[in-house]
Amino acid sequence: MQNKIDLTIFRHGTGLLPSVSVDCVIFGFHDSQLKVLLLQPKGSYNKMLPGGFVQLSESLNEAAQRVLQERAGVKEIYLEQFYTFGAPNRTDDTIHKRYFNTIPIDLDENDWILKRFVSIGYYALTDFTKVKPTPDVLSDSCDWYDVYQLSELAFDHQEMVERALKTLRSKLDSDLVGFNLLPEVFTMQDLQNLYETILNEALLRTNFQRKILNLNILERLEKKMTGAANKAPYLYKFKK
Amino acid sequence: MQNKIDLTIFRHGTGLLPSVSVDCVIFGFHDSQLKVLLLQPKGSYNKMLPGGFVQLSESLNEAAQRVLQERAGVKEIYLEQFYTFGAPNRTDDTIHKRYFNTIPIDLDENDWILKRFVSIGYYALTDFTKVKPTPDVLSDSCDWYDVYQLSELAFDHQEMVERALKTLRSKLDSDLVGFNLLPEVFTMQDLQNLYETILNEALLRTNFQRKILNLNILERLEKKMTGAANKAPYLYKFKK
DNA sequence: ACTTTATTGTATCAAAATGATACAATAGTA
DNA sequence: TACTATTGTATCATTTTGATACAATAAAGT
Repeated sequence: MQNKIDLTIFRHGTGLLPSVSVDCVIFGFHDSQLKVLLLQPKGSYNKMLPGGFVQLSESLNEAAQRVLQERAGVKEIYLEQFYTFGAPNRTDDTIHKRYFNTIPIDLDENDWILKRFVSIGYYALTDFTKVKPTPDVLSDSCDWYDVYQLSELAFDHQEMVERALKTLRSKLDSDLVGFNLLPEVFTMQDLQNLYETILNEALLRTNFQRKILNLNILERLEKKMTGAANKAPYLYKFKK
Repeated sequence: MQNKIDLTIFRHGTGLLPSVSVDCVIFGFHDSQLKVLLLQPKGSYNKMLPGGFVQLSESLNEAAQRVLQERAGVKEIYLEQFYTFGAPNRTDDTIHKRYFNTIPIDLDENDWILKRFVSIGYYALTDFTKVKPTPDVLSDSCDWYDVYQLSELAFDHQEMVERALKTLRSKLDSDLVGFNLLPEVFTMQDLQNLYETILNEALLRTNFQRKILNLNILERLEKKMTGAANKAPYLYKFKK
């Protein structure tokens, strides 16, 4: 049984840019795991990235922001474009049509939504704890999944995650400050954990500390009372 | 007076992907100048990058290759996607309509070609001497222009060139082998010239040589008889 | 034929960045 | 009070990078 759903967003001629969509790869970090935000669409198909279409009045970046908010309840995240996916068969195929047929809406057989479109990929790295994933009406759930343990995803979304991860790794140092990747306040170990999880390799603690401190992007706060049986580490936060 | 032109490519419903285009930023290198390939469209408007639309049957990469061949006569170049441009007003504006009105074709007022579309930018760096720029029927000329001396370009093509150049710079080392940037055989000075032109900064000759040789991507050939009054430099070519 | 000139190939040294190890400091625990 | 685990920092070796020196040499000048 399906609820009534406002699907005007999918209608042709309602101010959407034909043939174009955006998809968001949102990385989160928790329990030393790198997570990615996925929707479980209604019906029992593969999970997918939060994505949607572009309104004629908005830029691609704005579309990505809006789509992320509408479909996953995530707002105010700085998204960056990383690649545009346009293989001819990436959407104009059986799987895709099957997906749209699970949505209770009449679509013209010639509607561009049922045909091929190109998707512009955006990604972000965000503080896991600050985001409350909220599924939209088309989805049963919206949750975090371990990037290194993903089941098969819908369409070419697996490839999207892989390429986003590659981009994330290469931009980690330069874009570090831009990412809202940790709680307001954190220890050096937290940050190293994050790095190691993203890069999927171990780093030398002492040299990592030196490197990060030399970047001059952290502000050192007073000490932390961890409750652990060892010297209490400093707390840091990012400089403005 | 305008010749008869086959413009079926611009018709709606002829197998084109709506709202999507590709544009190619082709860099060439000659006389210590970094050049970019531009078309002078018929009518007296600003020059533009070779660009066009995507057929339903082809991938974005294939579209870029084909468009480049059709519009500029350049073929067999390895193109790489660098960014997708989608500002809402980048095409759906007066300038854009004026441009398409110079083309002798009846376009439905509602045709997507007259509206907004998104353009996927591709770039390449190629051997200036191996390319014979050939304008298509829509253009008066197709030629190389100094990247650092560009006049105003059509649409957002100036921004495209800038961003492509930025990408080129950042990928120069890693993608060097992939580019067909120099003649088959060249000297170390030729290569340094290329680097300096792209990066727009002077490099220390001795250290440049050391760095490049350490990359192990060059094969050293026999000596060159330059005819210059100095020690003859080695010739190199890229390893396969 | 010898010298001069411009440029090339390589060596060398200094400085900076990076990798690896040592060790004292300390919050909690035994 | 001693012990344990982890932290912050110092130190040294290694590698990379920046800068300079210099011998080799193709052609031109004399």
